[in-house]
Amino acid sequence: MDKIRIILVDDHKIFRDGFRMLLQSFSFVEVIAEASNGNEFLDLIEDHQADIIFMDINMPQLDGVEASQKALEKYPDLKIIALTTFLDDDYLEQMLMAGVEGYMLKSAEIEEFEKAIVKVYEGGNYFSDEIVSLLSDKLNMLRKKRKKKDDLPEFTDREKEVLELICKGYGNKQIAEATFLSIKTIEKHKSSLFQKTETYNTVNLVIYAFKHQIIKF
Amino acid sequence: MDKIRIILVDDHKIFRDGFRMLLQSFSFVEVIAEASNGNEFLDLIEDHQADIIFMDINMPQLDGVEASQKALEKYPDLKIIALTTFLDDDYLEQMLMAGVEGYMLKSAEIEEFEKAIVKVYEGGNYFSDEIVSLLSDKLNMLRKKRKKKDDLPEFTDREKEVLELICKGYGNKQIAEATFLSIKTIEKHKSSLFQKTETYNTVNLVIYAFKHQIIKF
DNA sequence: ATATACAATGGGGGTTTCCCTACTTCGCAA
DNA sequence: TTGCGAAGTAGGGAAACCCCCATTGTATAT
Repeated sequence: MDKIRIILVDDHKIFRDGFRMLLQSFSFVEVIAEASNGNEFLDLIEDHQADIIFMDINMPQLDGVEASQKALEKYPDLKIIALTTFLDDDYLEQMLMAGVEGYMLKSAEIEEFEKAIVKVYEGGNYFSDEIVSLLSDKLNMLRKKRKKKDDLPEFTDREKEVLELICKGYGNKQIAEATFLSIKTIEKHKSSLFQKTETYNTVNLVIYAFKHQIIKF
Repeated sequence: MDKIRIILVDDHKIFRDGFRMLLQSFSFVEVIAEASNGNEFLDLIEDHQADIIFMDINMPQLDGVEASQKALEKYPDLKIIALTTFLDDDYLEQMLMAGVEGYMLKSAEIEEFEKAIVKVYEGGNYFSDEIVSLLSDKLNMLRKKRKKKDDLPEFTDREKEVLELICKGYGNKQIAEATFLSIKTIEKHKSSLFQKTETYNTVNLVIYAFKHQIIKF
């Protein structure tokens, strides 16, 4: 059986050495290359066909986020597992959006790495428990923020209807035609919306609606 | 040591019976009540002080999503672990946004339930691996969608500047003042933006910008 | 039963803002 | 040097916005 080919990207040689040893204690993996920053890595992947990349996030020159983005743009099938020393949640979202297949703490147990490699190699994902907790905390934060902002004014049915059409890009005339009402009435509903939302023109109203998630994209 | 008090909410009596047996094989937990749908549950929590709720999602009358939302509105400190038979991703987001502390498959291993109870009781979160994978897949979907839409037109510096101000809710006059240009010039840049984005007025342009994520909220 | 309140509808008339067409200038590249 | 695109300007018509007003229906309070 072919070994799983792995590339390590981390700016600390000592870590790479230690991690390589650890990985090679697994009979089924082979570290085929190493890079000490994002640029080096981008050069590397031109010549090396890897199955999995272990990618540090904090690196000089080109960090893990950008390196991953660029690499995945060129080779969308690359499987990247992000590595981080501590729970730096600033990068978490960015890395996830870049499209990494895994996210782990460097301090993870040996068994965790084994599990992660197998899972990702088979097309799955792997995230450390700590990462999952962090993500869920973020979701909770979002939820609470939204709750707070939920001091939204109450709209009448007509107002909601008009607001929706506004957010579809309709002008007063078109809204009037769509609702079989007169332009004047539409104007009235709009100015009620302005008052309730403390906005003063259509553009601001639309921005308000998007920010408060009244409208779904 | 006090036992961890648990409430089960599921519309299948057989499942509740089985699950209660399973849970009570852990010496540190106690099932203090059961409900067969969301409404029953909402009545229950008025009289019972529970540490953790195991909440089924698909239920008659009032489903797990709404029940959780309502319960958490009244008692924000409730800890809810969502249970699902299969990977019905339609509800995943809703449940997470409702603010559950955990999300598991009913088919999980006994050890998983033990781990989940302890973690959640201690203020953490627990998500089955399958759930985490699903979430990550969703993120990847999002990413890919965004990539596709990236056939964005190119804007000149001025246009970008103007667009940003527009999306802050500035009118032509205010943009002119902010950029030290004449209103007429701003109008010109705007009409260029209209052409490039195939929109025909400011409102549509703003909608375009938000949809294509040119602007960050 | 009679106010009071407000959602919903619509009109007159006015000011402001938006947006299109047409024209000029400037810089840069073929 | 000529052509092209970015940047800037002008005038005029269309749309948006505002204030005042009036009518109808449906609640809720007195």
